[in-house]
Amino acid sequence: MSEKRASSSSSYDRIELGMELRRGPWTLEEDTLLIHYIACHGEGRWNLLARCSGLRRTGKSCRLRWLNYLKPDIKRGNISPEEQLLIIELHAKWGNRWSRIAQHLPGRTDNEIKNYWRTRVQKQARQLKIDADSTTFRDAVRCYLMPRLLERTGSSQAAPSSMDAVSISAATTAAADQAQQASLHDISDASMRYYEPPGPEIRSPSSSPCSTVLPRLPDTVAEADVVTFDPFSSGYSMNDAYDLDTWDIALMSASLPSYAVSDYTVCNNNCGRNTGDSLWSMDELHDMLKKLT
DNA sequence: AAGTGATCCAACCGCCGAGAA
DNA sequence: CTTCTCGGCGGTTGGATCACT
Repeated sequence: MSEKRASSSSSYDRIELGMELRRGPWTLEEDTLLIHYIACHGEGRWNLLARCSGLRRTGKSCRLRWLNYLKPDIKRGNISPEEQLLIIELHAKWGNRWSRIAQHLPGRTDNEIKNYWRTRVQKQARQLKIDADSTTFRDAVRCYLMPRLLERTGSSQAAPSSMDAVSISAATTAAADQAQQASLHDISDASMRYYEPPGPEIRSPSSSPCSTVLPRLPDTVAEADVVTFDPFSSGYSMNDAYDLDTWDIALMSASLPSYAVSDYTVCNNNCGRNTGDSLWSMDELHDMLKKLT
């Protein structure tokens, strides 16, 4: 990674003892040092870790780097539609409690969810000239988003012609993801055979419509004739009838058929930059808002 | 090819609460 | 009770990258 933030200010801060503290982007050596230390001593006691590991970083910085980037079980790639739905619903319930929301999305960090909300969801709301936290926006999402998801997940099953591409896409990205996950686990292995940093070098470009790795259903589910999914009568209730405290992405994934992100990008025609995982088109959502108001 | 604006996201900052001294 | 340290959280920043002209 390039020296991003370090270039805007000094890479070093002087502290009282005269020891220089590094700031800015982490280097390969620092990542290696941190991973190796945690592999040997475990997480936690971050200030002690910072002092004893040889890293010239604050404990906070070490913690952040580990939790948001280096931790092996971190899921990378675009936010899946199920995750988007969960984020929207949980945000409606809890507001900006990112860490709490992140607890319901395994592998996702609070930072990532926060970034997603600010860059994607708020952008959509901004373009609609409504507040993302408003009930109007939530109603639009509830009335529009869920049926759309149903429609598209249903169509991916009902359209064999598109399934080949779907399967190939999913298989390809899944393989890439597995390779990436493997490298993440390798670097956290105490043996430290080699180190390959996670990052843009081995990530699919975020702009790629095929960069999201989508969950695959168990064969028994995928082979079912009909997958029923009613957001208003099943566990997906958008009302508070369903206890969100026990609601997590695993439940959603188990109820949904597999699908391809490419199915969604076709509707994402109003964004200057195709992020590949937007769930709604602005025109359609705008129409829905008109009906609601 | 070059310029420009939009977008993404890693990293930093400040605040707060819990627990120890 | 007060002070200090630490970990955690949410908000913000700014360089890199991308899309468009």
